[in-house]
Amino acid sequence: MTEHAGRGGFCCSSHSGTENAQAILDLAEARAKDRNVRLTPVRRRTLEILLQAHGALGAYDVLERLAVEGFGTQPPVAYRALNFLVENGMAHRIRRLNAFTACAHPAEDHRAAFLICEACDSVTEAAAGGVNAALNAAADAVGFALDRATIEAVGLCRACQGAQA
Amino acid sequence: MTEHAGRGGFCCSSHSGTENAQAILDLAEARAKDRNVRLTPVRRRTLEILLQAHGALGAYDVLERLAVEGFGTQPPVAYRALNFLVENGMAHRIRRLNAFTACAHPAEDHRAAFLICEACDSVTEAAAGGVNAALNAAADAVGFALDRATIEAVGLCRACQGAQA
DNA sequence: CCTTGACTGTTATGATATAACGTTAGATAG
DNA sequence: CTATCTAACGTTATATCATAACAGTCAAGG
Repeated sequence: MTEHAGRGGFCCSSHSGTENAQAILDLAEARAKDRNVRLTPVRRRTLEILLQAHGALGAYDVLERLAVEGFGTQPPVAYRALNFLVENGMAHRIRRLNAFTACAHPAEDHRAAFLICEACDSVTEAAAGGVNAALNAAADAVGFALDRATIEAVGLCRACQGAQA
Repeated sequence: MTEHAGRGGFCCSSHSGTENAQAILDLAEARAKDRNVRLTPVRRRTLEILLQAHGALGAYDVLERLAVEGFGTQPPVAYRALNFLVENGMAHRIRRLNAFTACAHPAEDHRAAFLICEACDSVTEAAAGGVNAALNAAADAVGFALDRATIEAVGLCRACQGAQA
């Protein structure tokens, strides 16, 4: 993985590119104010980069872009900004890809599920209400106090199913 | 993470240590025969190590033990054995911990959910039937062909809830 | 002004994972 | 039984992902 413009060429879902980007940034801004945290330039720019990427980006991909724009050049710069975004519900970490993606629905304080396409690496954020309910039930059954969860599904997105020859 | 004997001191669940280990190994053996794959010495020993560990182990932890016993000393040795076990349903990869754990119920061709305790790092394999049903529904809703999923919940196991002072 | 605390950037290093290649050993065809 | 083929093993080397620790910056409040 030495040169790629991001994992996820297509996006099968709702947050298609730049059109919603401004709205999401505004929501992030508002949320920051609510929570009394600061959406500083690096953090904001990092979120923009994720929004533009339109797919999951590795921390080093983000870093590369930040560096070009005059922000810091070393890994912690990217990791700190990304962790901030994740902690504040503005982005998600996709562990299977060692990557990050902007949250498509920052308004809801949801627990999301991700659908990762094996063919094109696109990541779709899916409604996870039912999944979380079921998970809560399973946790309750064994007396586990659930805090948060990572739900990542792997398969083929609609677009790539057609392309399967 | 330079010296530890494994992540997961306690185990809140069913596969408590060595008692079931033999049964699980037997199942693995049978499964290997079924699938026409070979449970070679390294692979078998790797599974035993996971079973003994009674919690998730990192690849390098496994490697260390294999090396001591005269198997290879380099990372691919561990990764290959672990990947084999995962691919054949004999172990699971816990991405949040960058670790692996023996499958507690190798007979069923299930998709498992994991409950990871933040306090003691124990990993419990939970029944995930309902969760998977819900996930399938969510995937269907957007036309995503789901192959497999990673479901990892973070919280406090029953034992550690009491210990919260 | 001066302290304080959050933020940024850096150096350095740690931790996880895989590519590529030669060798070994188990299976199979002759 | 032997030649051959392939899966598996072990190695070297390197890629990739992530964090610890510390120094400089800057805005807010005393």
